[in-house]
Amino acid sequence: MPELPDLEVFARNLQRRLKRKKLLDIRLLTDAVTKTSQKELANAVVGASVSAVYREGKELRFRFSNKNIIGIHLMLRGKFFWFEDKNTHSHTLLELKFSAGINLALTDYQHRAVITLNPKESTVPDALSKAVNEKFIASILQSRAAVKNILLDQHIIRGIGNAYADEILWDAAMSPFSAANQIPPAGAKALARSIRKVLQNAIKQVDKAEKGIIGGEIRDFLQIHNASKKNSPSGAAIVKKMTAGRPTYYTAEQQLYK
DNA sequence: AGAAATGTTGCGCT
DNA sequence: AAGCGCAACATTTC
Repeated sequence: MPELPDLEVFARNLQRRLKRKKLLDIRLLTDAVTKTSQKELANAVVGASVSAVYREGKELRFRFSNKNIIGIHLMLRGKFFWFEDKNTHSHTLLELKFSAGINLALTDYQHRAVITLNPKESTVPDALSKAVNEKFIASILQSRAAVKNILLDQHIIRGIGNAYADEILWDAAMSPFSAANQIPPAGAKALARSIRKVLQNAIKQVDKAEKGIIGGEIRDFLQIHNASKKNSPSGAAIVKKMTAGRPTYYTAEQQLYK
């Protein structure tokens, strides 16, 4: 599943091909997760052209010239594919046909990807927004929850997933299991810095790895959350711990605040 | 071949 | 009683 950096690059690549293209047809397959009907969707966007494709948290948004927006959350297994005349991709949930013969399919074999017409604005800051500064981070560390769980909670800060939470916490030299309210001010500062640094760098890496990418995920360059690596860049052994069915990778270089 | 992985929701346990 | 783990979703990928 793609995380924030992948999604950010997908949005840029989708926008590059779709901007100013007119939507000719939209087809919503019956097993798609949505509160919107095929008819409502078509009424809202067919005939309009794409004004922007962008990312908000882990959701991609297609904004049209008439201000209507289609939000797509890929969840675990959602994927985009370009197709020509005929869409041959299995588990298709949504088909979008644009001018100039450009067509886009959304697939998800788990049928969990969520399609939303005009998603409502959120007050929760995106991980890469300016609002995520030292002060904001300090303010969300006011509980005894493990710091990793706070980073992952989309109601607190949007966009960080399991893999990048591990990368960020290693970069900030802080154990994922630290009690948030035991982290000193310097830790909050380090965390704010690492969030930006790790995610921005990953966006560059993903973009470089595959030009025009709109699906899948690129994770070979991850330094800690990476099953093929035994040691951190500075040589410490990487430990893998399963919790809630998901792996956390970390090293003894990371300070545990308890 | 069998395990691992990925996000979210909602539930039950402590 | 806040915070955690777990199950479910279901197929692909290693």
